[in-house]
Amino acid sequence: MSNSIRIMLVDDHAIVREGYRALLQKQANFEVIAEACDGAEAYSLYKEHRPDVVVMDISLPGQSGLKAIERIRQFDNQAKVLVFSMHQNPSFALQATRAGALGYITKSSDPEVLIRAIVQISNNKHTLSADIAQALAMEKLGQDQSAIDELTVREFEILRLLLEAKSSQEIADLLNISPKTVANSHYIIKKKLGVNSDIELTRLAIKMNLVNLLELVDEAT
Amino acid sequence: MSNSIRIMLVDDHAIVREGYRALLQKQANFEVIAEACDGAEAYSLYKEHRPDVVVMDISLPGQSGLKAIERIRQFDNQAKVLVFSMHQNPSFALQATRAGALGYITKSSDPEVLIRAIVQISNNKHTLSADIAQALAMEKLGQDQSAIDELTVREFEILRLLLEAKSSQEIADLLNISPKTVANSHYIIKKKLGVNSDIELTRLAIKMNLVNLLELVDEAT
DNA sequence: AGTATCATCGGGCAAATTTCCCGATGCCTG
DNA sequence: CAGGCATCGGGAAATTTGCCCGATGATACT
Repeated sequence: MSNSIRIMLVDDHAIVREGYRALLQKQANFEVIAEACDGAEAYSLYKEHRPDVVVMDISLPGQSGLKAIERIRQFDNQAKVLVFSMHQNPSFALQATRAGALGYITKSSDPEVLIRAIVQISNNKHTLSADIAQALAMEKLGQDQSAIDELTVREFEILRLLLEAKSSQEIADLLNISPKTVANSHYIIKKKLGVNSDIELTRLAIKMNLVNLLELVDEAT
Repeated sequence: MSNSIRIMLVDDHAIVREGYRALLQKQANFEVIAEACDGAEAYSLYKEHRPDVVVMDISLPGQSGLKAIERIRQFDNQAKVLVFSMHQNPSFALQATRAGALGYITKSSDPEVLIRAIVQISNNKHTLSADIAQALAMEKLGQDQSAIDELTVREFEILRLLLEAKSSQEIADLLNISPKTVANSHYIIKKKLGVNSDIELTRLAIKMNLVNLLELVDEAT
């Protein structure tokens, strides 16, 4: 345990990587031995260098961050990965730990938190930054995706149509009901899902995969 | 012109800032004399230190970076601001230059690009990173995105906040204007973009890449 | 200097929508 | 058949939207 900690950095932004490296190198017992800019490179460099700790941003182009963790862990189930992400959402932390990460801290954390986290991780200890830990705890209490299941069939149907940016009148015509009923349902849906605006509603729907993003991106409107 | 370039960094992520600083300090003639984590701090520190160049991430929490640029430029119309953003969308670059930034480069750029850009900026030369320059050129040809560019700086700023599902009141507080003005802008934005509802607005914004989907999947609350 | 233009800010106010409550109906299911 | 729920929509107050307006200040043009 007295030797220096050999670190691999994974981040798609060269400048950011460069910055961390400078920061970490200042630490006497840290040694950055490799850098990767995407998941594939991370995997092959891991095999080549066997770093003690991998510090990884999971928002890599191509979504490959989480998958990279899985592949690395599959190759070496002792691999110690610290996810270092800008996302404050605990579900990212959840996904990351599911994929096999030992720790998750946000970029908003103080530099010392990162330093400490790396030491922790190298000793095989779990690490979450305070904000994430709190958010996760909150989520345990609060309701999650299952809110969708509170919707009745009809409400769900109306929600789908609303998300296609159809007007109350159009939906009413489609379903042979009064626009007033559509408006009422619209209200009930927002209430059940706990959102205050249609923008929030749309974002939530995207989160819950109710909207096909590919379809959305190249539609005529 | 032979003296060192005095730089102020603005970024809400402490670790990232720390990293840049380490990186820039390695440059013999660079000197990081101040750091700010939000727009308000950026403004007051600018007045205090009068740096030669401001390197700023515009995706700051709350009071956006764009407004900070405007305020700084109003205080000192010779202020040299380099925007350093993760957004590859040229609309962001356009809005930034409208707000008074001299340059715009993305975080995906090589470290040397940042270094060179800072030197360029300090000599009062415009600077765009290659990817943005190309995207902007493309946009000149295609008409597609042009609707967004009809928006004024302020409108764009408000749109950004609206898309984060903030209420009129929250935005008003953030920008120190009346909720009524926010509501009016909201209306004008929808009109300029030719949409009839907030759901349509959100979809359009996603199409135009104004919403970072990864971030969206995340998002506290 | 003088004028036109434009961005920003917000008041006013009618029209529309949202929010919430309600009752009516039909359909299951115990 | 009684009680529970899903569906449908009316009513009415509260709020928002849609569109108008004028005021201000900065910029550009002449």
